[in-house]
Amino acid sequence: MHSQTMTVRKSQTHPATSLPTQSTHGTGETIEFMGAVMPFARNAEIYGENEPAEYLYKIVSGAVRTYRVLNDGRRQIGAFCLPGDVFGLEVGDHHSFSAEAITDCKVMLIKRSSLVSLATRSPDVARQLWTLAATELQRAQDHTMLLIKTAQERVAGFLLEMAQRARCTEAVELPMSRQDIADYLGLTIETVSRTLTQLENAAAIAVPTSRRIVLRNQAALNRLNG
Amino acid sequence: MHSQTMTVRKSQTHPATSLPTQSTHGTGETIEFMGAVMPFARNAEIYGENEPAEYLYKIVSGAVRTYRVLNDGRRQIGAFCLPGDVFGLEVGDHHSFSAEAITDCKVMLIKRSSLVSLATRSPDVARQLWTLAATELQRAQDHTMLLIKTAQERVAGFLLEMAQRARCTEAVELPMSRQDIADYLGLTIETVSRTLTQLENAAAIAVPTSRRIVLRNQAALNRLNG
DNA sequence: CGTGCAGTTGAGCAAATTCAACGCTTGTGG
DNA sequence: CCACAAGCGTTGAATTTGCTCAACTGCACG
Repeated sequence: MHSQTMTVRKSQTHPATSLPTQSTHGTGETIEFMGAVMPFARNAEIYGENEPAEYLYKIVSGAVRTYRVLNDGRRQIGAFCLPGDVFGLEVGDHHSFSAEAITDCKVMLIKRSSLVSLATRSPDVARQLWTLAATELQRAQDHTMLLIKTAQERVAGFLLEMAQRARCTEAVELPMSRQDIADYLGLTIETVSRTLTQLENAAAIAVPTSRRIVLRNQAALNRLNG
Repeated sequence: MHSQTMTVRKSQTHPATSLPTQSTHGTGETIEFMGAVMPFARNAEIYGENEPAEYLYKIVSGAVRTYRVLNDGRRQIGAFCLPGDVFGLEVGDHHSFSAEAITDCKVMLIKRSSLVSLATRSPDVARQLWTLAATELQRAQDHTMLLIKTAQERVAGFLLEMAQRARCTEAVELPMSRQDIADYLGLTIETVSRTLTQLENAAAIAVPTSRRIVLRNQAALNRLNG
């Protein structure tokens, strides 16, 4: 129940650094084309809890974790973000989570203020913004359902979720460490590790390397998922 | 780990039943005035998981629980809704939770379709809708943080949350049963009960009646909250 | 007065955590 | 190129936490 956090260096306070793929105007305008892409190194902080929420973030490549830390050091990961995912959306004007790069990654930064003002003029953008929040809500609710289950169910559920998001029923390549998984599932690294070997012994999965999990019996995993 | 569900009777498939407080037109239009109020009896189902999401619901009086049931019967309560709260908001067009009246209550029904179409014309309504989803997201995330804590922390956190929502630091009148609390916190009724007596023995709270909790030492509760 | 429901309490048990040791890989400096 | 330290993951043993099962209380309602 400790959970370490080891942010490396904050790659400066991101003023749009590269590739100004600026907004396309016209009818079909969408969130996609309003930002600048910026690279982050593995373990770099993208933003911190309580910092002003100036941007919205969309992952181009790599993976990101969002998390909160309790006052005694326990860390809860709120979401793993993969290419195409948007994160950093907030109700108020401050971030309620921190975000770090799990791997080296490229992230598109979208100015919140311009998006909001655009939304008042374009019902289409407003709808996209709403869909984003609602989808995020869905994910948070599903995450909640994970946390009431047994260790086996959580791990099985996690693997299935990852496989689904990677659109690959065969195997998953996990970008994150056991500690990250544990902090996402509300377990310890030891329990995650033990549970994976249990699933392996039960012939539900195979673990050729620690970051690669082959889903050998998806039906069994679904059964375990609760 | 059983969690009973005992829906009484579904009070018909709600076609706007009473008080047609119809929409006010003009500049300051808001979600508030677009619905009809409808009463529900204690334990009545308001809507079920997977039913089409035709309405948005705003509580006028009483309390409501939203929940999901896992295939083995475990129930997870997603939220307790109190007067002023809105629930039933969905990403897709079907409900992903069920909703039941905890106590006899009055709920305002707002047609989703009219709200959505209004949102495309009124940026103000669109913003309200977005805020609603984002606030709900916030709540779900806070709920997630509860579920990684110890039993004491969950119960303490729950009591503080309830006190805050009732805007009363003195005491809380709980509308829901121990089973509801347990299913919200991911614990058993026995653990909830035991934890309450522990907190009572520690002089953090007093429990004059089982539904009424006096917060005797809020600082201690905050300390326990993690 | 009995029945049923909600809540509490106790004893034993199962699951997950804690603490500790160990193996494997990786990267670094001599 | 090798030696060694550091990080990550796995495994084992002891402990703790919360769950299961069961009995029991208080209260409301017929």
